Amino acid sequence: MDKPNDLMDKLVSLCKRRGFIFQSSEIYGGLNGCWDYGPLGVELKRNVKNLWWRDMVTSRDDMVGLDASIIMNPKVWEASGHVGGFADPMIDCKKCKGRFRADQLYYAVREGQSRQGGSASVWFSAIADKVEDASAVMELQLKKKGRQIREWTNDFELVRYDQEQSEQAPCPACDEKGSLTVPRAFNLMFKTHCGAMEDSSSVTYLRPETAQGIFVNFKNVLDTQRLKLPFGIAQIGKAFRNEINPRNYTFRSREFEMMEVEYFCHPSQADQWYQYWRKARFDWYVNLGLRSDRLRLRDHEKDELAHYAKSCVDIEYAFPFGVSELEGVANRTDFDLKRHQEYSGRDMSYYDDQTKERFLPYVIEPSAGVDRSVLAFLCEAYTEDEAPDDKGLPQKRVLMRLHPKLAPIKVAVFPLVKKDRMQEIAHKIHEQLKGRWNAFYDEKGAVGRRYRRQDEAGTPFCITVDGQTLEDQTVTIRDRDSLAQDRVSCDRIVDYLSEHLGN
RNA sequence: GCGGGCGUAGCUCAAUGGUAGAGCAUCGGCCUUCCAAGCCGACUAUGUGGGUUCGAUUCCCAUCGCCCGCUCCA
Repeated sequence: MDKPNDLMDKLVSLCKRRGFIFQSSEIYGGLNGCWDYGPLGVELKRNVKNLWWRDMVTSRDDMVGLDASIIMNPKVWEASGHVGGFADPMIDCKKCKGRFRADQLYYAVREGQSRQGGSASVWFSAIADKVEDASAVMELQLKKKGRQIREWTNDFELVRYDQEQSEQAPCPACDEKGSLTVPRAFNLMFKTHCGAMEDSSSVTYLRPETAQGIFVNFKNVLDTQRLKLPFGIAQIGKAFRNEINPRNYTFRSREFEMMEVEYFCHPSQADQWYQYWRKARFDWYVNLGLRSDRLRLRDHEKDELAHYAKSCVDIEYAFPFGVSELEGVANRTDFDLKRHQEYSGRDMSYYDDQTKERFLPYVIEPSAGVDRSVLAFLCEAYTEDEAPDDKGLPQKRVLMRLHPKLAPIKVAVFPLVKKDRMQEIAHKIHEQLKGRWNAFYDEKGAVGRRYRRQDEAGTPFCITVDGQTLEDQTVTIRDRDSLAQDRVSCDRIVDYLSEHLGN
């Protein structure tokens, strides 16, 4: 059995070798957290998105699509809570999950005597805008602690937060010692400027999630599409987060693509739709080939929930580098619509003319990472087995066992050798197929080598024109996974593929 | 962000303070009637920028990138 990282190394190597995924700007040394999809990768990724769109939008009556701009009015991100509280260097408490601005955190230490007579030093910390305020807060703390500590021998000196002292300093909220993290600039949004002037009035952001584009268009969609609750708005698009630490190949990238649904419903029905979507989304992955024993649903603990969510579940996949999130399904309540109503002054409510009720809908959000799905499908597909060589001896074979619906190339067409009109017939078959499927033609080198190349690309079927074709108009169709070959009449090829590719 | 490791051809890996080598892959040719065959030939590399040195791929510094651990993921 491979060690996990061996598997990732092999996958990364294959993805580069065959043209699935390249490092962004590679000739300039790359760019951390950014990746390019090559000729095979772009087909795979597009298949993932098209299947999602078909399953979530066009095959349903209760869903419509949207494509909002990436750069939006900066007020959107104030309303959503993405700017404001998160713009400054922040310190977290690992115990109570409190979060504090580093420039508002003050420390002091005092030496004293314990009741047993030994010396004692006690740290204080406080959150305050000004030193004087911090001092007052600490005096209050001192009175409390004075019950345990008898006598103080020196005045304390207030200092601003200093990283070297953070190990001894207590959390200003829960008083736990050494639980504070180092300060981090918490705003992960990419900042840019709209227009020629780069002043503060022109600051804009690249969206860190696609969801807000849907919320701010809620009324537009509602007014133009004659929709009734419950209904959903779906969007696929790029989002950007200036991650501190991109890791694990394409898993955590700074530029990435999301597939999101915001499903609007009556507040009383939110729980049942939440249950519906967590199952629907889990099954979607299973149906495209992810093994259910490598997938799991993990409910968020209360203290783990984001500020906007009432409940949230992660759909996680067991990647070689660890179990990690593919998608989150959250009950966002009416948080977003309420906030946008408040910040924009526009009415965001829905009027039900059956019940004569006016209310803000609740929102269930299945939010999936396209790149993460693609990576999961790639990890799942990577397989090593043995296949015989031309002498019948077993040789190691690498294949990508991608679901036929996901495979970048659906079928490859080969003449067995470059002789006796085989190329001509193979070309004709290729011409006939390529309008309908992504089909690939190859005549170079030994046929065994061509088969193995397609195995690494994940191509489910290879059609070979051989000597018998000339006599009875049949070809062989080879199955990627079983290596079995069916002999099929030329005029049955399309039917055969339709049946086996499932579309 | 912190600590550690690493960076040589498309891939996997050698070697060296003084000419950088192999296997596989790729391309061309010959041959080939079903699973990485053979023969001939060809292309291709010391991440980037500085420094030390007569000379640096090798030593030093910086930077970029990758991997591992911690941290983090609103």
